[in-house]
Amino acid sequence: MLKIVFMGTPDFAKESLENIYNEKHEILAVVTNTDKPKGRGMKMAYSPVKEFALEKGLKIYQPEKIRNNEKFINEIKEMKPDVICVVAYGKILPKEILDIPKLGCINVHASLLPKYRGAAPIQWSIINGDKETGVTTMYMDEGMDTGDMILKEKVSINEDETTGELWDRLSKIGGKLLVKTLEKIENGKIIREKQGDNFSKAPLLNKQMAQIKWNEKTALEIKNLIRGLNPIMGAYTFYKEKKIKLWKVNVLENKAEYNNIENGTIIKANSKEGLLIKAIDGIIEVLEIQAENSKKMNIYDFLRGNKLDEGVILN
RNA sequence: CGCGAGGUGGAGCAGUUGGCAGCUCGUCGGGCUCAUAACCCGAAGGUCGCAGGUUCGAGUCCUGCCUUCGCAA
Repeated sequence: MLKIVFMGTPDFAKESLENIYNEKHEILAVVTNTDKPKGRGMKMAYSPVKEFALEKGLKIYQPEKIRNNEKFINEIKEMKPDVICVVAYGKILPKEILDIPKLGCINVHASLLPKYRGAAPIQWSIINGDKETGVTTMYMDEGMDTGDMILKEKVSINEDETTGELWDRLSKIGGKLLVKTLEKIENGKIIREKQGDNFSKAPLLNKQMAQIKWNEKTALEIKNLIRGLNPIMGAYTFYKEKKIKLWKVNVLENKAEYNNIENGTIIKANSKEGLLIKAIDGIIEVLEIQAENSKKMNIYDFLRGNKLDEGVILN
């Protein structure tokens, strides 16, 4: 049994916390990001990690800032944790905290390091059309996901999988991998592996990249973008000045008759054939769509009430 | 009181300056076809979110309430 301080915020982290909680480790404290106004009406919402901690009666800390926060740092010190587990916490830990636990700070990261260091590894693995990804546990150091690696687990990404689906799978795997990692730490059987210099980064996504560029991306790249941004923001395009989001699409082979049509043109739009859009090297068949101020709908429902003119070019 | 959109047959929507409640689809019955997410004919199905008000007349205008959703974090 290890004495653990857990730091994390979203559901991805909650899964890890739940796993170690069930392993009977002693959870000295749970640190999670501050409550933020959320949703319609901007009501304060608790993070999934906080919800879990409340339910289990664990001690909760939500410091505004942790750097130079002596009071907080001292409290952690006094707990004398064996390890600190950090999973998607949302803040960068200063060296002062990294040095506290005698067995080190452990992080769970949703990629096969050193690939995709940074905030959005899952999203990028799908946007880039990778066939596999995974979860890595590591010792933390002061860099961004640069510490020595401990355990890895690979998973394959299937063709139509969305970020949301992969996110769920990886959070479960992350939880189990963290448990295994802690076992090894407890038994002193850790093998550290350096990451090396051959790394890549997975920076935060921004709004700009969510717009579909019909003239720059291949049909497959567009599909990957759409599933990579599902359900985070949704990839969008404009139909007559109105924003529409595409949530799910298929790629169909191009037909010679469409060769001279501009990319982004609506080829078909009716409730029998669905919605087909010309892309550089193929045809995008839209399966799930969302109009402004409306919710997601399957394309056939959508087209019954919303007319899209064929020949209009999306941009 | 963060910003914004809506609640109309089973689904998705339209309804113009108030004047018989419609469209696309589905459902049911019938027909046509080698065949179909095809086509043709016919039918059922709505107290237009709730309550009040204005009016000869309200889905439409006014007031209050309930409720669903989108953005943003």
